[in-house]
Amino acid sequence: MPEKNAPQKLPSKDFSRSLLRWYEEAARDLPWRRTSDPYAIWASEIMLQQTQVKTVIPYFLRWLAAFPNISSLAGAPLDDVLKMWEGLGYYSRARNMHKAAKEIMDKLDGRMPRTYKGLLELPGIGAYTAGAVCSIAYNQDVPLVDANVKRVFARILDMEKPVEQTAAAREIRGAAESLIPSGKAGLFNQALMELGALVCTPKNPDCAGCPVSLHCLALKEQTVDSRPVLPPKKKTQALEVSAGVCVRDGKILIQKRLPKGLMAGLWEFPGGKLNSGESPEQALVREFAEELEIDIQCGEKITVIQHAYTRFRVRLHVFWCSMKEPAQTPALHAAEEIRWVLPKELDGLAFPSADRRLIQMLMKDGVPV
DNA sequence: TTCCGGAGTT
DNA sequence: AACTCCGGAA
Repeated sequence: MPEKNAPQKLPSKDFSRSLLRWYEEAARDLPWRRTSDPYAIWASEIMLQQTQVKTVIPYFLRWLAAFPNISSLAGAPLDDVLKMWEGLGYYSRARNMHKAAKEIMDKLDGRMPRTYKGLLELPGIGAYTAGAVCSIAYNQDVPLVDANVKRVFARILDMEKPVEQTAAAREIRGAAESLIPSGKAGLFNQALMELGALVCTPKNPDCAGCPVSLHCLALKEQTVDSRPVLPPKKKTQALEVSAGVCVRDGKILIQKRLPKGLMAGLWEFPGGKLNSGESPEQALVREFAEELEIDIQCGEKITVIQHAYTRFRVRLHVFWCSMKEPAQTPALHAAEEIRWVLPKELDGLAFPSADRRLIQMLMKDGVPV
């Protein structure tokens, strides 16, 4: 009887059997697959981060010849270690390994930690490397999720969420763990990664030659090409911005943005980004001085408007303000045009949506004379 | 030559 | 989520 509240649909046991059968034949013969020395496995996994197999092979062999064990690595001068790494890039990997080797000698009696948790404590070892050493070197039933494995499961499970999301990551880790054939985690994990590297590739996957195609939901649904789903967006940047509603004789000062760039040609309330360490009020006074060459008196805060748009999350601090010397004529530096308008005229002009929301608020609450 | 994506750690 | 920093693409 199937579990009533099974957390998800998982492939059957046959998935793992088919995968392992395929791996026996298809596995590439790589130097680090001929050893179970945790130190060598560790070194290979670190080198393989961000680096292609064919590049790593000669480095791996040289490295083991130069530093055959943890003690020799720990005892070597950092300069020699870096020299041995020369050309591999990401030199903090080498620095971290050296540091970790010294920690192992100093605090751990010269023995690699035997547990996942213990491995995580070492510099440069995260979830991936700890899982690799535990499963491949110690054959503990620990899952291993790298980019290959993520891609494989995004397709096998036909996942609609980007694999970057923590919920998706948990799901993948859960699937990877529950499919481990007891006592064979090392082979199983390597088989998953090999499948991702040789068959279930990012582009043009060889579904016809895939040993687990019968279990692949994405293949069934014909969504292989859109799995994994790409992350929703790039990283968004938080921006703190001030804007001033400058009033004179019942009219409001607005400016038209330059015809090029972001939100070109739209009208807006003058203001600008906060410099580091600056208060919203200080920024507002500075921006009016820089962009319009007028001295303002910053008044009461009207509101804070939050607005998100492509790549940015803006917090707009809005203040009432007035010119210290009402006779001043604003200069044009960051704008194409400025205008004094009655509140009711605002409706007929084009504003960015954050400013538009502010206008709605002003119309509701009224503008001081 | 610059730009952007990648894959792991923190 | 931010950071690293390389290497292939543009």
